Amino acid sequence: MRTFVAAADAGRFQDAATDLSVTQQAVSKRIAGLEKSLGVRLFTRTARGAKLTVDGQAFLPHARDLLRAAARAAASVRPGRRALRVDVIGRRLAPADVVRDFHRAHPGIGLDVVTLFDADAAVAAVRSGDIDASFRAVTMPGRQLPDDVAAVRAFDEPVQLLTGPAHPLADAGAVTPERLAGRRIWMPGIVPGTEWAAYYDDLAAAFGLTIEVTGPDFGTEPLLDTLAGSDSLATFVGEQTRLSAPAGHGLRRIAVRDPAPVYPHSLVWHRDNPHPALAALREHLRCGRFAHSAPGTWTPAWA
Amino acid sequence: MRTFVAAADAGRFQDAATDLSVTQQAVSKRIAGLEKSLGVRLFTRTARGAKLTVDGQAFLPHARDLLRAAARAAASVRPGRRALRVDVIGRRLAPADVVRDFHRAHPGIGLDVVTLFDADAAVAAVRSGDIDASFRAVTMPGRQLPDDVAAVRAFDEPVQLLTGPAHPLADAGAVTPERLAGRRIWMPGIVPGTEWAAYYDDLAAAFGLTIEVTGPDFGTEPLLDTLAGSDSLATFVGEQTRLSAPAGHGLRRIAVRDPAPVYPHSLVWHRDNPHPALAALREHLRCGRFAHSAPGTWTPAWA
DNA sequence: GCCACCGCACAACCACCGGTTGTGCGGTTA
DNA sequence: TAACCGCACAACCGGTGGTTGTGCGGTGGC
Repeated sequence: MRTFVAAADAGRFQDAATDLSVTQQAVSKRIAGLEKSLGVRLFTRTARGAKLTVDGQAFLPHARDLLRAAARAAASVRPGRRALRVDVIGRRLAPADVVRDFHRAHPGIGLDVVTLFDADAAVAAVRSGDIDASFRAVTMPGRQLPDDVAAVRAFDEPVQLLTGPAHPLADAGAVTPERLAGRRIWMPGIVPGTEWAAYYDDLAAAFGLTIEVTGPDFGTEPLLDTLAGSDSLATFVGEQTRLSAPAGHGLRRIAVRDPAPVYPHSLVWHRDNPHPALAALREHLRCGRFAHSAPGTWTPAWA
Repeated sequence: MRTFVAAADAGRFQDAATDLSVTQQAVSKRIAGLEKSLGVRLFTRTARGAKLTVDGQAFLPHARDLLRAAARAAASVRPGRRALRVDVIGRRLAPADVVRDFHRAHPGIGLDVVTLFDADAAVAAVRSGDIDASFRAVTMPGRQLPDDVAAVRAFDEPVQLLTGPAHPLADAGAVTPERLAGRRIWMPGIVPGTEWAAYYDDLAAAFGLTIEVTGPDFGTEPLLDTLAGSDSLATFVGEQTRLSAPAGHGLRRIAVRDPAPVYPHSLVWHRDNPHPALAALREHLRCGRFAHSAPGTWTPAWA
């Protein structure tokens, strides 16, 4: 591809060869090979050089696109000046939407989204410079952030109840946390010690809920299946969380109000990170349309 | 790249190897080579397979982009279902703007822009299927379109006068064609027999202008230089034509009115071409914002 | 807790890809 | 008409990239 673009720009295989520091014969063989693999002629050979055919003209911008993509790919892992690398807890959860929104607002800023194993790995990666920022609720109790790591409350996401169609609350427009006392809230896969566990522990304690974290996590699909077929099980889910096929299961999302529990997503970054896009991201969060904690909402005391 | 994406998707080099019909050792060597050339580790090897590192996660979408670009490039020259291929007479002239505008209106439609040697080559390419459409003024006298080729008047582009700052008309807001009688209109590079020659011949005859087509064509740069330094030379230029550096030369564009000569760009295509995007392009031209001939404009009788 | 198994890496080997030099041919130019 | 320019073909050869064979470490069953 590089040889093709060079030859198209130079107009002569000879000049392209000197540009690429190879012989003219090598360029000729490369172009011939490319033409053979594509099945079309890309150049018309003349006595004064080589001119693009119609196919070659159509191919050229795509070849340039490919070289640009290759350059971007190489730059994405080059230490030093590279795209902003942000860790989100899951591609279908609210932080991913925030990053998408940021990308729409600043299309020119290169952005790479990754997902680390847990909050500890995220903080370590932020400290080491492997990533530039992370959306993790690292404000949970017992966790002390290192001095060189900063965190701000980024945005609050309301928590909703998810039930099957046969659940007693399925047709309730909204419920209060108190009405959930005594009901079975089932949240398999919550790993003890993580920020999620701390949040739901506090939520349960505050309103007298009983949250079952028992049972192995078989993934979201079986969870939703079980939920859809049960008349007593319910689970909590973030308002912006996209489920795989909510309509197919007949699942219901029920708002929780008075007070509305919100999950405090926060942004973590390294104080010394000079990446200009990091400042833009923080500014975007500060001025964005994302709801911050308001009257009538509930968050854990440590938030 | 393909191996990297396959390994990332499969989560195991072994499975990726079977997908690619090579041995596990080959995949291992390919990944190792890619990692060496990039200078970073892309996978963490575990006993149960290989998981992406942070760098690998960041690299993956770029690798997918690259493969998509490669697929698009290959498709651009594959006979059969491919992007709409349109011939424009020059990337800086009005037809190119029309194509750009069409692309903005229909971002999903693949589009390849090429420039053929002359109108004859364009018609031949349209007949052979090498291109799907061409913006050429093939309505000139003496040229008979084949039966299987259709053409419509696509849009009219006003013709302007281009002069240096010392020209007597430099500060005129607009001129009539009659006022140009006797002045030197210099248009080198107009090849006799082409549609441009026919147009300006008719224009000269209609208003008694004297158009000099003498002199070799050294390209637009020397033309603009000569024009900028002359107090008697002027040339015609399309209203939408982008010049290389008009401000740097102090050149003036002067509208021509009462009547305003307009150049009749037309679209040529093959009657049997079933490409759906071709219909979209024709519809775009029919309903677009491009001025068609209006009262007070002049076109050749054959237009 | 031991052992079998699974998956990746390293070593040796080899075919072929892709580079080089040398040469021929067609077309343009003086 | 002859010299020149630029690309293609031929022969040659080194290195890349594939294969088979094997070792090693971590996981999971019994």
